[in-house]
Amino acid sequence: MTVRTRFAPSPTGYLHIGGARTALYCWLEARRRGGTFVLRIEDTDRERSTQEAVQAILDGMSWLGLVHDEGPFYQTLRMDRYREVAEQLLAEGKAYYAYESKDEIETMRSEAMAAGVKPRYNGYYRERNEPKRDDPNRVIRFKNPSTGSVVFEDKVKGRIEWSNEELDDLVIFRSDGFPTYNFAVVVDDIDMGITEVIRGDDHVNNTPRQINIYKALGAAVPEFAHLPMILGPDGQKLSKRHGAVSVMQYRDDGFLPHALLNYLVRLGWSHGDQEIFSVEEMKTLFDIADVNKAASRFDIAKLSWLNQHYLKHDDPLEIAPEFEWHLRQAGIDPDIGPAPVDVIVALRDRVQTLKEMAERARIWYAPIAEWDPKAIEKHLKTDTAAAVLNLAKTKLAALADWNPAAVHGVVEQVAAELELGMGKVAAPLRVAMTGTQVSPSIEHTIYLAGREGALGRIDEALVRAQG
RNA sequence: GCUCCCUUCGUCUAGUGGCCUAGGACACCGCCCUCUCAAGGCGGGAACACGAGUUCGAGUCUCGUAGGGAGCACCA
Repeated sequence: MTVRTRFAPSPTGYLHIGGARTALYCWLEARRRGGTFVLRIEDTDRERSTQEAVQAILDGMSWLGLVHDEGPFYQTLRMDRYREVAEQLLAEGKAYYAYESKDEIETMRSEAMAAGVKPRYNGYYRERNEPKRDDPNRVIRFKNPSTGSVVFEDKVKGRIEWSNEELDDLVIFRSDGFPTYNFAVVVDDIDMGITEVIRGDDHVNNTPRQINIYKALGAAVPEFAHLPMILGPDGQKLSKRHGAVSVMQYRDDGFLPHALLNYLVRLGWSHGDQEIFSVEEMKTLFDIADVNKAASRFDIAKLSWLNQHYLKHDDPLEIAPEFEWHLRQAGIDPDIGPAPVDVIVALRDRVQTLKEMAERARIWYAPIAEWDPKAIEKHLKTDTAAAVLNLAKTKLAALADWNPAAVHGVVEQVAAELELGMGKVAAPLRVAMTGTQVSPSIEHTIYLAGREGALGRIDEALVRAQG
């Protein structure tokens, strides 16, 4: 039997980090085993589901490259099917109508809590066989086995056993005529031929009752793998308080999709001491059975390190389109300055995100906005600054080819002819090019300004050197 | 309250009874390199939650304790 996994988000918000990892693991497991990855939208909660959220999830997945093979399927389009299956259960005596009001159920619940036992439905209508009648409170309940236990081998948690006495007769159809989650998932997973149910471990508690429904329906029970949670840096549940929660926020913050994928795949899973995984490697090495049981914390520092790793090692040409996107986000027009690829090469050892890179690239796409007085004082108003700037200007103007290596040659010549150390030469030029004391290597900084730009900035600096 | 789950450096993790005086990575600290800032190289501090037991031997197995989490809905 070929493997089929599914990612089944409910469209009540953006794709968050936890969901993205679940989707990644589902996708990876399907890829490694030559299976199929299905996307299903669980939108039976009409109150909270929105079309925008569906789009946000789709956008997030596509930015990460997690493409589904089938779907998206929408639960709201499958209502007839759920009804049909419920009717079948009713006909077979495996489900029944019940008529308690929500208040009555609530009372049952609080009484049970007060008595120190687990709250559960008392089964009043279970064996009554009352004929179906119209009632605003009419729901359909599943007749859960009352004895024995449910045992399953969770691929990450291991063997889990659950006594049926802990389970009650859950509602599978609400009084408003909609199926409940626990029922709809089972019907869907059966119909869609899902063989591996990979989801967050907040669902372990639902699994035993779902397994009972599978059995009542005479369907094969799939394999289950429950993923531990991803916590915030403080060990608390991930929330808006921790900054970026939406996957797309990470794009805005300047992360590469591959870096996020690499970070996520290692969060709860490992392959020996390996830290860096190409997507191809993930596809062959990832195994859901190797996932850890314990929750893990989200660490932005490590993600940043990975991001810089890819910034440094990926082909700049591949990064360029994403970088240009960030330049535009920062209000910079990539067409009126140096080639973005050249900027990437100059800055990738110095920043951790594309957002930072775009910010620092600004000096080559627009005039210097602000001159640091300290920089002028320290490096322009010196005995040698003017001589350095003048000589550099002459030599740069005469340069045959404008490239970093040639510019570097000029800087070295200036140092030699004036008998100065590199520090004395680079510093005033750096201030001239950037207005600050910090920049990439001096040859790149000059090169990226372009010949005209560089000469113009030296003139400006000369004025300030005198003033 | 009840049921289930989890527990190795600050963080992510390796570890499946002897190879562990517990390894790697991020972060941190120091040194080197150096035109600034980085990057890079080298080095350092830093963990088996606790207690019993099984065993010749336990981070690894069992039980208990503590701490954390999830669920107990006509929400997914």
